Amino acid sequence: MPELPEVETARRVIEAQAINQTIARVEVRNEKVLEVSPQKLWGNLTDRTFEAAERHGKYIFVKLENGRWLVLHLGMTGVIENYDAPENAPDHARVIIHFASGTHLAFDNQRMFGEVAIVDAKDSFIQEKALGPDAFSITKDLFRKRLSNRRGMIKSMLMDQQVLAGIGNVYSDEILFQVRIHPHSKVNNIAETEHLDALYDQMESVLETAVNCRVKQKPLPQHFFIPHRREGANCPHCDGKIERITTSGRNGYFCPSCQKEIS
DNA sequence: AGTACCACCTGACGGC
DNA sequence: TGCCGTCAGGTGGTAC
Repeated sequence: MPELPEVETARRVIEAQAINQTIARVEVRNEKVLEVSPQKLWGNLTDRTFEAAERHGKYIFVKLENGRWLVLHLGMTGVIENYDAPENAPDHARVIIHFASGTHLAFDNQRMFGEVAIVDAKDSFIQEKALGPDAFSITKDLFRKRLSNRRGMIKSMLMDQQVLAGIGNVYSDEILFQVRIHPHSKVNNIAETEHLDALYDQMESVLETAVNCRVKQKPLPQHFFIPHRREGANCPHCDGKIERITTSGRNGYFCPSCQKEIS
């Protein structure tokens, strides 16, 4: 489920396990995830170390000694795994970084919608993709500005990486449930009201809680929507039935008795 | 500008 | 047990 909390978890795995370790070899098991030639990947990594791991939205940027960046995107099914014994490589490891110390870092990606690239500058990459500010570090003022002069449905906007980066289908459902807003509510009916403050507060609260749970590998809290996120399940707040709803062709879920459309 | 839909690719799952 | 349709959390492009 790689949205901001899961990507942040992956970033911390890299930070804890891979920084300052000498890279002995980079193994490419499937080139489909590469947005860079294998030769360029090898040339930039082999015999060098990673200096830092950063994140913007759903992208991870690993800083290289030469000032360039290794860019990782997990796609729909990506996960970063650190392991010691070579036979413990995950099933869908597409790229594996073998460190001189004997540990390994796998870019596992079943459906291969993920992406591995090398870029010269992190900022220009973010600019080219036109990514909005990171959802976990955006200020309330900037959030308000990003929402102003927008029409459309609030769920679509939360998922739009060019408005703010990091939230996808699942966490947009969670945030809108926690703030008790119907996913099809119009942004302009929220932007100039007290709902905006509540939306921002819930967004930050949901993301912080989810990051903590994911990092510690603990289950999400009882009041969270995600564990109940399927048609006909019981709402964790009112015990009503959760319904499915389509937004721009994506299937989302909500509680019709808790989440009323704002008009 | 906003929305719907398709494509990318692999695998899991439920129904028959 | 096996076949088949459906669905899946990502982004990007198209057409309306």
